[in-house]
Amino acid sequence: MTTKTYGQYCGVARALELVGERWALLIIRDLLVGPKRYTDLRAGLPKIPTNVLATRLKEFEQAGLVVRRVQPRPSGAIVYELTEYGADLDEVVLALGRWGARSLGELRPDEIITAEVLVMALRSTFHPSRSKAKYELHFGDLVVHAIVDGADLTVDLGPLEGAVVLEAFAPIAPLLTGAIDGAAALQSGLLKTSGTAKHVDHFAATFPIAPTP
Amino acid sequence: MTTKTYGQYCGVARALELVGERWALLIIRDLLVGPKRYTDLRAGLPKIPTNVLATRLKEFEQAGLVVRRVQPRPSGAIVYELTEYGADLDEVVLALGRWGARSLGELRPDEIITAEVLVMALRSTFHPSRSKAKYELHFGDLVVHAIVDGADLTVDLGPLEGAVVLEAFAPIAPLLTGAIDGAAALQSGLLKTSGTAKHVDHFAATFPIAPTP
DNA sequence: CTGGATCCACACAGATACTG
DNA sequence: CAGTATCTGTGTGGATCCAG
Repeated sequence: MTTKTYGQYCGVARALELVGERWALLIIRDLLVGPKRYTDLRAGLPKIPTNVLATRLKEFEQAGLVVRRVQPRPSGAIVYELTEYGADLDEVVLALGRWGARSLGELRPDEIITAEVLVMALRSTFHPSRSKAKYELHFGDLVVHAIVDGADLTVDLGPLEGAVVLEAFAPIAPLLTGAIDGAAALQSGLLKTSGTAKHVDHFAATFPIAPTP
Repeated sequence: MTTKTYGQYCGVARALELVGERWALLIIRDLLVGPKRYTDLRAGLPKIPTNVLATRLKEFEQAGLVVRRVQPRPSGAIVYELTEYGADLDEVVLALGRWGARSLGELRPDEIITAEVLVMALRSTFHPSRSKAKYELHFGDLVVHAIVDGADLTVDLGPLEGAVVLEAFAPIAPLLTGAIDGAAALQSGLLKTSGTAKHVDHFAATFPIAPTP
C-alpha cells in the first residue's frame, strides 16, 4: 500500500495501490496456497528483504487482506492467513501466472522453484474436463498433489494416497510455457508416470528443469 | 522491467518483472482501449512523471509488449500500440479492475475519471446475456459506447449512432463497487436513460459521482 | 529458533525545467 | 509534440542485530 496514490477513480488503480508494490503479489501467491508463518514465507521467498516482508504483512493486515493469528498452545505459532477479501485475488494471481509463464525460458541457476509455485502453475494451466483423476507430482524433493473432478480442480501440498505418481525430469522447461501439453510430454518421455496416467493432458504445462540433487 | 529479479522460476514472478513496476499496468490499461500518442497517455495519467512514462514505454517496447509506430503523413504522429503479447494482459487488467473496484469508496477531489477508465469498468463488470443492445454512456464530458450481443461485448470511446443514451449522475459511487447493479440504479433514479433501457443490468456497475461542471 | 526491528547505501520515483 | 536532463526524496536491498 503506497502512500502515493495514482489519482484515478479506477479499480485497476485502486488494486495497484493495495497490492502493486514490489513482492506484494508473490506473498499473496504463497498465502493463496494456505496460511503460513513468517519463516515459511521467508523460506518461499529467499530473496525478499526481511523488513520488506514485515512491512507488506502489516500493510496487508491493515488493508484487511490478511489476518495475523496466534495458534493455540502448544504450538503458539503466529500464522498469516488471507481473508476472503484477500483470497479473492486468486483470479488476479492466476491470470498473471498464465500470462507470465509464456516468458519463462530456461531455468537460471539463481532461480528456485517452490511447492507453492508448482501448486499455482498446476492451477493456472488446468483444462476443465469430464474425467476424474488424482495425481501426485514429484519434483526434486517437492511433492504436491492434484485432484481432478471434471471442471473442478483441487491442488495442495504434499502426497496423496492412491494417486498416480508423476516424476518431472530435466529438461522440460518448454512445458511450462504452454508450448507442449502433458500428453505430449508423456509420449516424449519428458514426463514419467509410475502408474497409468490417461489424463495428464488436464494440464497444459508441467514443470521446468529438475534441480540437480 | 526491473533490473532486479525475484529469483523464482514462476509465471507470476516473471509477469511482475515485466509489468510490476509503478504505473506499468495503468499504461497498459489505457493502451488496451486503443493505440495512443505520448501526449494522450500523459493526459490520461496526469500524475505520471514524464520521465517514468518515457522509461516504461521503452521497457515495454524492448520486452515486445508495445510497438512504437510513426503514422504516415500528414499526421506524422508517433503512436504506441500493444502487440498481441501485450494485449494478452487484458484478462490480468480486467481481473485487477474487478477486484480493486470493490475498494472504491467516495470519489476524492484529487481523483479523476477518464474515458479509458469507463471503458474498462464496463468491460470488467459485464454479465453475459442472450440479448442485444447498444448503449451510449455520458459522464460529464466523457462519452463511451457499448454494444451487447449475447455473451459478446464491445466497448469503445465516443458516441454510437442508434444507441440508448445513459446519463450518469452523482452520487452513484456505490454502483462501481458492485453493490448495486444497473437495473436497481435505473429504478432508484441514480441512472437515467433517454430511451427504453431494458438491459442495463448487463453491467453490475456503472459510474461514480459525476464531476461538477 | 521464531519473528521480527534497525541501519545504511542506493536505485528508482516525483517534480520541474528544458530541448529537438 | 515527444520526449531528455537534473535534482531531490522515498522505497528497496542487504546486512546485522535483538527480544521472546
